[in-house]
Amino acid sequence: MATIYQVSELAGVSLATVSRVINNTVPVREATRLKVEAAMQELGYRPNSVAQSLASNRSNSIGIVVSELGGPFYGELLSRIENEFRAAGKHVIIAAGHSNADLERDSIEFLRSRNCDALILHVEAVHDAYLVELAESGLPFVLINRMVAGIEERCITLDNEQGGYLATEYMLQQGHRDIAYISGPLWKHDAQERYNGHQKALAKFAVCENKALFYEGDFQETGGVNGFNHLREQGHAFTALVCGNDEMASGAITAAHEAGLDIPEQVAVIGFDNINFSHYTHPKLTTIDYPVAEIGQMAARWVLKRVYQRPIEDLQALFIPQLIVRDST
Amino acid sequence: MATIYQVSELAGVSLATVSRVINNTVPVREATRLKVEAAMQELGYRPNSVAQSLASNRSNSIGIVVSELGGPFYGELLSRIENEFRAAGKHVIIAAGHSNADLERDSIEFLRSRNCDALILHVEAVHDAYLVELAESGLPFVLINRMVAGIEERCITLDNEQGGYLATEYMLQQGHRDIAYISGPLWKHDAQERYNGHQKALAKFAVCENKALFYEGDFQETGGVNGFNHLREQGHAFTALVCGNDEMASGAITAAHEAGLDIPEQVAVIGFDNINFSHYTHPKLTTIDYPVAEIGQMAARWVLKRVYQRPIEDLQALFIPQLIVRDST
DNA sequence: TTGAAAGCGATACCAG
DNA sequence: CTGGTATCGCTTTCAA
Repeated sequence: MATIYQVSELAGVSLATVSRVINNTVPVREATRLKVEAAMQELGYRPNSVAQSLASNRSNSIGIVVSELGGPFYGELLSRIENEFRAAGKHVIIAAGHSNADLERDSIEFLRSRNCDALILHVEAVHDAYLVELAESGLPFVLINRMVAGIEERCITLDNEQGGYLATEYMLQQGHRDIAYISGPLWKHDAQERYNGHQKALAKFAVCENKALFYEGDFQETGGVNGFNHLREQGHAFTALVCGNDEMASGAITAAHEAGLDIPEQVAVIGFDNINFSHYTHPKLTTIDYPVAEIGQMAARWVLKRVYQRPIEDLQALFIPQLIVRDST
Repeated sequence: MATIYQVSELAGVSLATVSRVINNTVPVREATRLKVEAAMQELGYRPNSVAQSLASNRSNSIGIVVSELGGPFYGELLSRIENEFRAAGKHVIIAAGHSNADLERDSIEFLRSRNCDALILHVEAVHDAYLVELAESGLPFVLINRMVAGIEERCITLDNEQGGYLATEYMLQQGHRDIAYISGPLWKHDAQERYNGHQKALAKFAVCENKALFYEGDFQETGGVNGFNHLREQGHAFTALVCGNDEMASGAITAAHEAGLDIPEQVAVIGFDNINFSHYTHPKLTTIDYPVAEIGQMAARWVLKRVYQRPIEDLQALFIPQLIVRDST
């Protein structure tokens, strides 16, 4: 691979000049530029990004931590982020945190040791204090789907509580009063917030929450199955079921089918997230839309603006969820 | 951030020695090592990976190109690859090729300019010749799900034809004779191979293929919907439907429901890939298992062995698909 | 507008 | 086992 030095020799200019045409930072005389470009062409020169990083103290890489690489939710998030950065000539380094505090911290350290210019974090387990410290350490990062006091300006979130509210409100408006709820793990902020929204809606409609109609799931399909069966065993009848996310709703629907129940006639079901295949279920799932693509894009833009000084205007920090009515309610 | 030089000063040793304890390459006297480690500790030293890369000519990063970042298939693939490399202290840089030749080439160039030590490619559109050239250029890479003549030793594939055969064979064994087929885009190698398998099975059972029972889809859910409707409009009755992948099978099932057909009583459906949520469908989807996790792992190990000289024994290049019977047949 | 030269923070070879 | 030093390929003052 040709080096900048060889290019400069061939073009008969100095090494510094070649650097200038590469980065087109300060003006270069047209004739010179052409000579250099011709030389680069001839040698098939491509800058060594590692050397560039070392000299400029910028790696042009952004680290991303998500809970899982798989799954429809993260897939879409990553996809959007990669797209945005790719267009800007940056690249992403991805690590999984597996919703585990140690792994999340590991991932962050790992990416940091990789000299990432910035991080985009979707972490659930690490403590707020750790994140605040991290911010103080000078590392630029944005936080997705989590609001942490003290570093609000780095948080991009969905109003999960509002989403939870919408879901249950809809059920109430449809006339349901016996509404079961399968939440995500309550130690996760979003799961708790969605559940809070549920309770708020019940209160608004003066419906008492019945603890027998609550089940704490795991945000996975099996959680929906187990939750549904558990709720049925409690003996308290319910005509509607609100789930903390689509995966669990899907599991609940499967369990309902197996119990011989009709959806939505006997039990109406609503999910949360509007993941890609929430219409694969039968019947198609009513849900709350989580604008994951927009949020991913916004996170990327945050970095572009704050870290790379790109002129970006519309930075939005709070997103509002929306009800998507399909056939399961 | 402390540099290796500061550590060497504090420890009272040479810069070279510090490097030695970091990489523990050649032996270092215990006392010296301890001094150095203490110094590193005190300064909170962490090696600058960019400088390491420049000096050692190794970036410890592996580039990956997949068609899409989202979706259950790629999610699982990436997840497994990341895991494997993470454990080895390497990191992955991911780019999307979107099944488009130009974008795929761009992605490869992009990753290459990032000085990746190796590439793992799941590319569908670029021509074989390009890949052969790429190999000749000296860039180490493995190819997933594609067999290219001339660089066989870099290919890790599933026997797609065998999978296609298995699917149709199963339908035939169940007594079906009017079997419709919805393929993926036939310009994609795997789509074509799966279809070949289908034809082989028909031939084996001496069943004539009926062109009215074939539809070329897009590997997406909508392709399944459209394909199913198209096939029905042809007027040729069929009691079984073989799909080129699970997404299309899922779409076909939805379309069948809408047409008021019972599955599997009136139409038996089988997919291909066994993606995570193929049991979200109702009824649960019978399919052909694509061992995506194993293949991802194998690709990572290939790199670990060939590029980083890790002692790895069992490199497997060809994987055999397996029939998974569920409720849709 | 261009050139010369000093780093950036490590690795690795060559002596000792 | 340890130290000195050239080197990796590029960016970035500082002068001219």
